[in-house]
Amino acid sequence: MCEEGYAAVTSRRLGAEAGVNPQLIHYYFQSMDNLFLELWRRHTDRSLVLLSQAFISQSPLRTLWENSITARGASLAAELMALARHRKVLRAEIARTVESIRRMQTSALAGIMDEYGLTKSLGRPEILTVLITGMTRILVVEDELGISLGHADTRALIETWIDRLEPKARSGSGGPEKPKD
Amino acid sequence: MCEEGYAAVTSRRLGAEAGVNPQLIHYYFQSMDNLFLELWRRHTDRSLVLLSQAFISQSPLRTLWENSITARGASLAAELMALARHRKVLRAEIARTVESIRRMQTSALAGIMDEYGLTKSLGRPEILTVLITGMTRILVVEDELGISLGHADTRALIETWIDRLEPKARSGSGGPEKPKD
DNA sequence: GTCTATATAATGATAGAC
DNA sequence: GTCTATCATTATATAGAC
Repeated sequence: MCEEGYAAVTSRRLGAEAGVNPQLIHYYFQSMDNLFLELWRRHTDRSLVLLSQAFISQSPLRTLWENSITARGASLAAELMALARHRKVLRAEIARTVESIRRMQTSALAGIMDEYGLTKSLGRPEILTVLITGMTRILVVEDELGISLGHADTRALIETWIDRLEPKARSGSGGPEKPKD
Repeated sequence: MCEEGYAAVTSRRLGAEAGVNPQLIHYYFQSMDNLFLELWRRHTDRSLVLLSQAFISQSPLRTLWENSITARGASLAAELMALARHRKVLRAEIARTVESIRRMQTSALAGIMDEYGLTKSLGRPEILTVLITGMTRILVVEDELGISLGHADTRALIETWIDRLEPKARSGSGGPEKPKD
């Protein structure tokens, strides 16, 4: 799906890739609609795990950014949202869960923004959520299409901004020091 | 394409919508690959017109933002880029032209950023291009899926930011004044 | 240029043997 | 659960009449 787009995901193709008959796909998932729904649910489950991991880490903003920009999650989300335009059942479920997850991320970010003194310049915390989601999505999706103009600079700016808010612990001359936890 | 996704765009459907036989689509466009290529070219042509219009206006940043967020262009671009994952011929053309247009937009923005004193805070002008493209894309695409959480606040922040850089000419008590040009 | 007719391939899905 | 067989539908595309 991430490599060739949702249109390449067919029961026959999935069966071949899994080394089984395509009919087994229907045995387990009934319809393709349902298969894509299950895929979306698996994706959101993983997103929630990554989200909660980020907010118990010592650098929540950096972890959140690195998770979003590294994982194939942004790519998969983009593809499933494109597919949702074509499949009504996906559309409702996606709209619902995106808003739900965004609410959680927002309330988690609210505390961070207060702590970092960002509330004055950025305003409401949902803005930061939209900003992070939007920027990671365009960087990841364009990257996969072979578009890279401006990417390195944009990432550098954002990472500099994060570094200022969440300075990395500097290691001594004896090499990197692992913090006790 | 914008309403139901690229998978809904078939020669049969196009023929029906145009009130002609689907075979005529092949008469004019030969293959579907070529049809999508022509669509992409029409899209980029219009993008270039809007871009040049923005930069001769008195509020280039505002015009650029409003063009991007209003037109169905962002939606079409997103759909065609999703389709490009599935169609190799599109992929190369899209990667090439996106970078080309981005180069033009960047060099146009470079002058604006200097004038507005943004270079110090934002850095290189391509960053602003990526920022505008990314934010308009997520706002437009999510909007069409029925996702709106955080959108109003994000738009408000960006528009406030533009208003500060490009203050609107305040009209007198006699009503709006049209500037002579 | 627009139509009818048709070739060919791929899709989602079901029924039933084992 | 996994297979074979099969169906109805849809897709792109071409050939040829008018």
